[in-house]
Amino acid sequence: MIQLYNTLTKKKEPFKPLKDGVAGLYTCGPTVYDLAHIGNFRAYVFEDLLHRYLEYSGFKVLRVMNITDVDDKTIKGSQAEGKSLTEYTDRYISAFIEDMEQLRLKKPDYLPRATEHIPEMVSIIKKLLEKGYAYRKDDSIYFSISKFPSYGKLASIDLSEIKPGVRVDVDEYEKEDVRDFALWKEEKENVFWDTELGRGRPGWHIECSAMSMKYLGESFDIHTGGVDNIFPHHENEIAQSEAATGKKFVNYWLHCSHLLVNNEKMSKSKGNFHTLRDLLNKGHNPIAIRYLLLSTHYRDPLNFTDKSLVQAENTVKNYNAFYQAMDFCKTEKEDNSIRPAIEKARKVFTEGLNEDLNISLALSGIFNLIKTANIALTDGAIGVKEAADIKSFLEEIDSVLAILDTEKTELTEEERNLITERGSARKDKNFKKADEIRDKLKAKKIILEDTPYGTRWKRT
RNA sequence: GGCCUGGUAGCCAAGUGGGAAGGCAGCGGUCUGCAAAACCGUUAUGCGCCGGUUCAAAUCCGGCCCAGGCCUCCA
Repeated sequence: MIQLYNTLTKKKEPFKPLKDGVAGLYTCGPTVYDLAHIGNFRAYVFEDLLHRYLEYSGFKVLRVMNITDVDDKTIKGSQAEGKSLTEYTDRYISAFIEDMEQLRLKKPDYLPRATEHIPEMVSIIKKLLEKGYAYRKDDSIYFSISKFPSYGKLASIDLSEIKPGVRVDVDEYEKEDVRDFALWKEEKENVFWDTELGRGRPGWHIECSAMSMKYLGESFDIHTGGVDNIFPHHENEIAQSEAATGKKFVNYWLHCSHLLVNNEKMSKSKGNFHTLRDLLNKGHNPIAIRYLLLSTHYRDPLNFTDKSLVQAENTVKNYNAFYQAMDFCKTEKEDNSIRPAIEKARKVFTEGLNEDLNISLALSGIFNLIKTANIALTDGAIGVKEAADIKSFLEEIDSVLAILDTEKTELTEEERNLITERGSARKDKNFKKADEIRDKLKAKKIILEDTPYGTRWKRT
């Protein structure tokens, strides 16, 4: 049974979906006004782990990730470049999808764009107006939080504690109560939809309610995002959705902590702002970045440093080297320690992840297996069959971790010949020639290792 | 000011009352023609600080210090 920490109840709860065997998952996606940075990707990697582990555990996952393609920043950006909103956001949407692929993030079943769901938003807003939860002011429409008594529950905010006086109305719209939020904004900036509500554009929060309920139903299982979304975004989503439907909106709210860079919040002014592309251009391995973002528990702050990235790179390299080494176990010998070690690893892996995605514990199980196997390997005691068992286990859990290099890169005829040639040279004690060949292959990114059981190769 | 996280070895990090997991890096050794990989040994009498509860505390309680977040449409 998977336990998940629920922000709504402030405790871990066993995960029970509304529909047996199916998990409805809504994960807040990007606002496409710029390239996503690694802080954003921390959230997406966490969501990917959740998605993959639910599937590993036997659930069918139905997942939605929204694309916010209309808001102040996208409008401003597109107008600054003299482009249409679509033209402007398309570029960042494709960049985002490419980045997701680099990090091996599973594609959600639906990636809906806000601009393609205006009618659904209008319909919710109409309902809120009818029920008296919303009001018009000029040509904008606001949600009245005073009508929704449980407002503040998710974020544990006591409304009387919010000091309206210090707030500036950044949107320059008039509201009855400054704490109310916009459902619909009157026409400005020449970006508008002509609807039954009048000309205008949707507020931010309403899109998530509209798109999640469209694809997952009025009530669904899990909603995730970064901690900074708790208030006001998710609080507002709950208010408007539940007010409109009269039903419980979401059962489990999961939030991941922020990523820090050198112990500081990432920000453009501090110059510690990394996009995925910056890091890849510097030659960093996307899988190591994935591992780094994955390997710290999602509710703990993650401090991103150059050193931690190097550590992740080494770990991923060693992990894959072990996986590849299994191909060179050719003996028929058997070691009785392997099968129980695999079972133990699987047990620790699932027990760890069941406990609110305790990835550190889960990984420790895997590394202990590798240790046991390496000891057996040193004795030459891993046979063909056991090596295959280990490989298939690593492939099995890679459906969750996605850090394995499984592509079968065979050697070319020429490369094979070079290795044979070097073998003969070594036999003849012609080490100069042997080393030359080794260097030559190294230049082609093939590393040779001479083990007691023959020469083994791997690609880097 | 209110609410909420986190502080465990050089670095990352698990661990909610009774043996301080795991990863990365380092050092010494084994193996090797030399390497590489792997293995063996080594690296916190102590878990931010001070008190308290208990036979027993990283773990519970109180206070304090440090870092970060939210309280204005940031993952």
